[in-house]
Amino acid sequence: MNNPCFNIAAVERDTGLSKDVLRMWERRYGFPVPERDANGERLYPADQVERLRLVKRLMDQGHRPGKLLALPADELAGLAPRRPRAGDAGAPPSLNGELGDLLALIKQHDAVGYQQAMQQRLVRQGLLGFVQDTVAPLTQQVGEAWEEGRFEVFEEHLYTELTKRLLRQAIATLPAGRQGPRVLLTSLPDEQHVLGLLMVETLFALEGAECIPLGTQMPLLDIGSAAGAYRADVVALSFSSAFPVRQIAGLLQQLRMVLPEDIELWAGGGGVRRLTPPAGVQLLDSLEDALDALRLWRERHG
Amino acid sequence: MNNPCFNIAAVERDTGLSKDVLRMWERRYGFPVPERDANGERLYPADQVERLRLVKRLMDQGHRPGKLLALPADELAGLAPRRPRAGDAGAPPSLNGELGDLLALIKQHDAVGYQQAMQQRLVRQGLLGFVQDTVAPLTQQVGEAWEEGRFEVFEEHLYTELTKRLLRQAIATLPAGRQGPRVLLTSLPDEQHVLGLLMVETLFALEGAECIPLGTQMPLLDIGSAAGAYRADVVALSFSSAFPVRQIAGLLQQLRMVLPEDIELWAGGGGVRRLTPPAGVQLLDSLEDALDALRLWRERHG
DNA sequence: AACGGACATTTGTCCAGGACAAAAAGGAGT
DNA sequence: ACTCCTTTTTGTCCTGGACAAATGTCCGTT
Repeated sequence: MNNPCFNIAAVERDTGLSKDVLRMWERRYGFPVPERDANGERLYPADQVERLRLVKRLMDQGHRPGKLLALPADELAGLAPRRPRAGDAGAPPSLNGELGDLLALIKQHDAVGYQQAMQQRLVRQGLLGFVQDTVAPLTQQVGEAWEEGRFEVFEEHLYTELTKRLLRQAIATLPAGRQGPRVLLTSLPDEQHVLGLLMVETLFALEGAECIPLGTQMPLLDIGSAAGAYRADVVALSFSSAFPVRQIAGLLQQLRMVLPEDIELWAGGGGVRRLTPPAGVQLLDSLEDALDALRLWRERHG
Repeated sequence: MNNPCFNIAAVERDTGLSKDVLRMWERRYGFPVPERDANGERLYPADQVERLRLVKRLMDQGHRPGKLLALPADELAGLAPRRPRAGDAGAPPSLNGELGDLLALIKQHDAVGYQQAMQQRLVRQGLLGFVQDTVAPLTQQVGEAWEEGRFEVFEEHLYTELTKRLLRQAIATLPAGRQGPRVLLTSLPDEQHVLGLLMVETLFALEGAECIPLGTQMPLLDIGSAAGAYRADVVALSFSSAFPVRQIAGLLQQLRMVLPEDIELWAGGGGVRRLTPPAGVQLLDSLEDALDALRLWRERHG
């Protein structure tokens, strides 16, 4: 039989919904209703998993689970984003012109063409302009396209992977920074998005700052040890908009307590928008903010 | 007060021990014994979290939790690996010579020196030799060093990040493969180690195969869609030795059912050693195996 | 009509304690 | 040394209850 079933752990992995939430929804809303194996353990058929993933995506757009799960099976499909995303306000997602072309290349799975087009833009705009005017808005649009279902997961992955390569390649061509602050760049354990970190690293490296890229998912306590071991002046964290916003303030506060006081803590990314910064933490709302922070640091430290 | 406490979710994130396990250990072994907040919820002091992380590392070396948790607080420190790692058999971890020098550079946090030394080796050995004789054994040794506590988490992260960059840079210099099979390279949702995938991608790209790198953590069902969308001939997965071995067989079987039959499924990495391959899945025990598999595929498909 | 605060509902996470199966260890026999 | 069987260990899953933080709703004020 060709009807694969998933146990609750597999569904948690594939949907991002915790076991607790899955059981609670079943209890409260009557969906999902998995079958049970001989041992009474839940077995989710593939179609329920598929629907759960759709529900999850709609929730990330601002819909509420109570409504979605009460809805009949078929109505879910044609549901639009409910909460305007940050950035929508001024400019509706304009797929006009060049950015749209780049997205189309990804959508056609033309990796080679995409890389060539991006290389061209890099040469034309210069690295600074490339990051600010191409990579940043493009990443934003890919995020939105994914939330609205216009991009598949694997298309977003391909975009991320190819763009990571471009940025890392560009960083490698820069001379090793020797003058600025030593900036330790990383993210906390549940945050795996690295593009934001790479963009900031590119800008900082362009300015001649000394960047220490530790990748993503560093445990809190290890960030503390790392900051000491590398004698960092600044720890810069990235939170994507997918990161659970409510946890951020607490995490930053905990990290602040772990870090020596003379090491600054900067946090940026889509997740920190509209956040009240905990004491001793500096929020970077944009790439420009990040550059400003770097320059201010240099002024302070003569 | 400077004694940060962690709730159970934070401890799960930082130790990798699930909430269920944390509660079960408390019930069974009497450790950890967190404090409680006003609401009766667990609050783990930093020192207990630290000890939990040590216990976790020793468990990964083959010790059993029952023994470790019964041990008095101080004896844990001086505990050696109990189970010989795969690969130890023939050659004890020889830190002799050049590999040792490279490790030392990481240990001194000398990113620039490490990158220069690696670039030199790359030029000297050629890309194929570099991957097989430098990157692969070095990664193995970093893994062992980390398990034995000779490497900190952030040192392993730095090694990974820098080495990823080297490999991606090298791949970018290769012409886009046009002849071989289209190989989709990725890993499943709980597997975030990407170095193995990059090594294989390098070798495949050298052979002229067409690689589609999707990064890590692709949900099972999306791999199925991606394989169709990219018209892949082969899906290649990587499981590091940190991946829970018991789940691998089941996962591969599920993925096999999701994939069209004419798409081959290859699985490699430290996690698949000593695994009985499920029907329709090809295991790659080493980088050489991977190259053999590629060549065999080409013979089969004329 | 816009704003702000009080109240109600929704929703995720945590808790306790029970059960069971897969993995590992130990032992016996070849 | 190796295989087969039994016992112990250990992780994951289950139910059902509780609660607080987030969110929505309503109402009065400016």
